[in-house]
Amino acid sequence: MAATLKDVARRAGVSRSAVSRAFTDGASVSPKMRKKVQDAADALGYSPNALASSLTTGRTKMIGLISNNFHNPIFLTVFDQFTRALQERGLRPLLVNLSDETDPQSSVQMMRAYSVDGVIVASSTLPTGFARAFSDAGVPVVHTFGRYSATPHVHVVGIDNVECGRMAARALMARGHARVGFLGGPQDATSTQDRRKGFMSEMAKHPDVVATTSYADAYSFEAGREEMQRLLVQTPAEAYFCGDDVLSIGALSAVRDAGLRVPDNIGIIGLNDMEMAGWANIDLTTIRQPVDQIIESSVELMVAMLEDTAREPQARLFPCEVVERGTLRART
Amino acid sequence: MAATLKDVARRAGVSRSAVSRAFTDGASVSPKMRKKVQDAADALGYSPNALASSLTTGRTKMIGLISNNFHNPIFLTVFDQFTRALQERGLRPLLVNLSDETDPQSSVQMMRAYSVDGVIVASSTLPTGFARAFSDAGVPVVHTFGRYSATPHVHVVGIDNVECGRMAARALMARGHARVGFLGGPQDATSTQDRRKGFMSEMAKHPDVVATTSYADAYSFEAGREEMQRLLVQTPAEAYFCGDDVLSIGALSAVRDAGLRVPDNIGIIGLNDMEMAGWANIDLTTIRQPVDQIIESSVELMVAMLEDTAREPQARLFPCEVVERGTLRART
DNA sequence: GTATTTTTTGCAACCGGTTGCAAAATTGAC
DNA sequence: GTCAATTTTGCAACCGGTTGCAAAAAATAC
Repeated sequence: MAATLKDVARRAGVSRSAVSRAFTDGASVSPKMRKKVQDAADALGYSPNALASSLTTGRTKMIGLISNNFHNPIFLTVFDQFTRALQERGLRPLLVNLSDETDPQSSVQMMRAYSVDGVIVASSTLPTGFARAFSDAGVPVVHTFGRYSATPHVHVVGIDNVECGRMAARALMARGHARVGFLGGPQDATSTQDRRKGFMSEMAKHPDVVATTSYADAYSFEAGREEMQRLLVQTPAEAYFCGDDVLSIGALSAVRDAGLRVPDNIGIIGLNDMEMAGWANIDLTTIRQPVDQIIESSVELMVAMLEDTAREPQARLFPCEVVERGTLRART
Repeated sequence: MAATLKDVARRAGVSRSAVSRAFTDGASVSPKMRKKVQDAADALGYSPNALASSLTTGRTKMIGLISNNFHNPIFLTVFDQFTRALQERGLRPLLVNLSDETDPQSSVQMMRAYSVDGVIVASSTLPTGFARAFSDAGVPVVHTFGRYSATPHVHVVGIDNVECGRMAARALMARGHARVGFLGGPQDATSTQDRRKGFMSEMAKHPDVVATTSYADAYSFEAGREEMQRLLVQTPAEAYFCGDDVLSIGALSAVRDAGLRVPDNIGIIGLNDMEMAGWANIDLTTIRQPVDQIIESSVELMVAMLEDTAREPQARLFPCEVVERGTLRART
């Protein structure tokens, strides 16, 4: 059906190599030849088959984009930015939804079957070993939103979750709260663990303040709402650091449903600063994560790896900042 | 680096065809042979190259998933469901973000370069010609959320936007409003046009009621907010049918910022019933679109086309229903 | 046991491209 | 114009698989 290189060669009366070269820039072709081939190709509506050429060149220009956070609205932004950044560089994202299974091996196998040039793992909840399985298999990998390590085994781009935990604690302490809580995401997520660690390490400086911990099942509205409901039947803290914005919004909803006022009765600080956090009916005080930079940097790193696979794994961390809105009371 | 079929053949001491067959189910291979090949493959960590085989089989099992609505939170659900539904059937989504350019030809060319087996266009804002460019190029295509037509040129799965417009108008009329407005999405989007058409056709039955029209630039929070702000400085209507939920939420935000109360001063009904619409702090009355069914049906249709390309284009429409929440006053 | 049918296997060509190498065509020097 | 240096072109092998066909092996019939 579709025209192939051979068809073009025949019509232009030249060899197949000539056609191939005419479509490769930098190749040795005379202008006349290029013109002749171009005309024949146009007449036939030919466009080269990227996958066939990948067989010999060893590059598909496809990048596996793997995630499991399809319920957190911030990930729409994440996908938007990733797809744009990749497309700008002539790369195509092959999307993998890991919601069900999270066995690295079958993902690795699938990515290899499709000969992707590299893989971007975009998740703050997967274990570090997940991304590592790709590098072990020789597939260039960047773990965006992954866990920081001084000696990383794969490239990691994201934020310092421990430091964010400390920032949140400091923000709450600046308000003079006497009882605070950490309401984290899934307990086994590295981001949850690190944020809690930072939070608690800062709280350790305030031995007079009670700091409790609880976890939501997922980074989702419903999970945040349910966990907060559970907390409200006991004696809740005065203010919470929620593991993430969407969790915060769920928690907010539970607090207001219970007839309590934010921030007077209960204060909340989130993390991410997703678009919605700024919406008037939400107005969430939160810690801003520079998603744009993180993604841009991830893709840059990926491109660099495609040229030079052997570079040492590095961790790129971006600074966060508190965005003051309406869910924490004024500083004392 | 990675083991190939030839390596496996050599190690197992059999022909390359034998290896190929061992990895193809339904092929003529003895159990002994299969075992022998399997062992060699395991030892070498071999997994077949899907793209190489696509050269001869003509199938890549990749499906182009094209969208341009990366700012509407409902699309996160859409991507989640599409990726899952495709993966369940052994298909892989190659994601295309059309935010920048919307020229069909370059997309068609790209999809052909990657030999996708089919393309799903998921957008309610693209012109009908967009999806058609793929079918003209011989690529199976399903236009999800596309415009209904009695004689469609491509497969369309979605809702009857005209009927939804009517439903919205009836909902507002049931409240006895005297001045109502249509606050649509982008003016050139087919969904906007159809929803307005239905809305106005129903309003024509109420010649005593004033019905105005205005448009937001995009299906986004900010666009809805800005347009509502513009409307508020003039004499606003008593209630609005907003083109979409996220637009509604933006409009809601503008209304409340202006010190007006919803639904007492201004009522709003949206369309989609995305997850957020049910969140306590939003509580949007809206028209529910059965996204799950639409997507499941789209993928089913795609799979059917892969088996039998020649089927007549059909339109599959799913019924919508009004979900009553807090942004429209009680019926009179 | 042999003859016949059925199943399994390997050969070789092919899918749609790329690329090293040598031959052919250009270019430039004189 | 001739001859050497340079550029352009085509040949043929290869990338990693699949598949029609015929030969080999196994199963079945007698």
